[in-house]
Amino acid sequence: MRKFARRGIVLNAGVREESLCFLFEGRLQGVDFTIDGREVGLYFVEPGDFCGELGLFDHGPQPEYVIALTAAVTVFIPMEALREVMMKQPGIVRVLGERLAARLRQMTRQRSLLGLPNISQRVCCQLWMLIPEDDKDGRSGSLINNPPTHMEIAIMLNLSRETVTRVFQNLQTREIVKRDGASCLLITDLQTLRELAEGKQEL
Amino acid sequence: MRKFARRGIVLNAGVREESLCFLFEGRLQGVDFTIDGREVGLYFVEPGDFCGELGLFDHGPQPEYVIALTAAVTVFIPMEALREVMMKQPGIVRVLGERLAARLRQMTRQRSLLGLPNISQRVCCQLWMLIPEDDKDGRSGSLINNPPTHMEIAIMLNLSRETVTRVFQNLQTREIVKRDGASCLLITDLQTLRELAEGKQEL
DNA sequence: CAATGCGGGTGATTACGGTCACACCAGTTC
DNA sequence: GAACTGGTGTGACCGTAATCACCCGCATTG
Repeated sequence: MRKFARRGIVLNAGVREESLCFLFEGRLQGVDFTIDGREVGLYFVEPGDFCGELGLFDHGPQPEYVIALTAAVTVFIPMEALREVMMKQPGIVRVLGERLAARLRQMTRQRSLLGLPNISQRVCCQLWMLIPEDDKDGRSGSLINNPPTHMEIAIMLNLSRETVTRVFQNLQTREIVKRDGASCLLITDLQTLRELAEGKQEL
Repeated sequence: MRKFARRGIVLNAGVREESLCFLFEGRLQGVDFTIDGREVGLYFVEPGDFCGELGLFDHGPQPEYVIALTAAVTVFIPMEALREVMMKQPGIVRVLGERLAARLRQMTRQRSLLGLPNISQRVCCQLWMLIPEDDKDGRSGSLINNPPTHMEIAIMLNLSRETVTRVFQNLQTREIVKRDGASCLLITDLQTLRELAEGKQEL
């Protein structure tokens, strides 16, 4: 078990991380850097997910950094042990395979997001993906705890921090979202957010 | 075994493709569509690769279309049979897992590309990735057969077709690449292309 | 307490790539 | 040979998001 402070480096890029990281609490972000040093956001990791599992399959190095966006509680599982269990227990292989497949689907969706020409829609989609599944069809609002900063969202969407801020300003004045202190984001109008994300409404 | 003409749909998005597609000849492209109907290019498939393997792991639907960019020769392998073999032969699982991992790495690299603020660099990187590994360190040029069209490159890079054309024009006048008929692209100056891709040189 | 740093908010300016509108050319197809 | 079609080449124009330069407020730190 390992705890991380905000900004802590959970997994290092380039090295062969010999363990898999299971997230209990908090939020992580997979990030890469372009040749010229820009940060690129790849995916978010939510509690219950794990990351760093790539090496399990191909023995290669961890391709990207994983950073703690909030204080985080993780469990590290040594790969060697896991590989042995994988041999014996086909169920484990299945779960890990599914996980890998899920990540691929997630990255595909994220990539499609970047194709959207309308910037507000992009932000709304990303916001929508941050909402817990259970809340999505609910009538009442949803609460996102310790939401990513504007910057962290920006790098996910190939936008500048300022642009994300402006979209959020917009969403706030239209009372679709609401800040509740520093570490809480309240989605008050799920319905409208969804329609913005789907492009049925313009911001 | 199945053959496809240029533009043929190899795999359909949304449906549960119950087979895996192994590519012998030609080039395929994974494409998705944004909510507003724009094409988004996800990856290229080169001979020797396969695609459509996601369902093997999670029984989910194929997330994206796969299109034949050139006339293509493929072999379809029914998943059911493959799953059975997987159970018995752990070697097969390993190979498929590695394949999945490789695709994830590929998509990560591709995503990083999109972070590049310099458009020419983006195109050059993409071009560089199209060059066969064996040619990359060679002194002599490299030949890309049936290269993707400008449009097909554009959707990979979130650019417009015109922008890609302009970059290519630039590369041609600087004699870094050369068209050889309609279906051949000759990379004459590998060294410079590499430096452009790495950002060590401006176009 | 001051000092510092980080995250958010905002205006002015501007470069740059998208869009549109063409023209051109080489294959096909009839 | 005419008529199409798909891919490429190019100019003009324009909108928009990046950039830069600030501000504020809050939490943390010594």
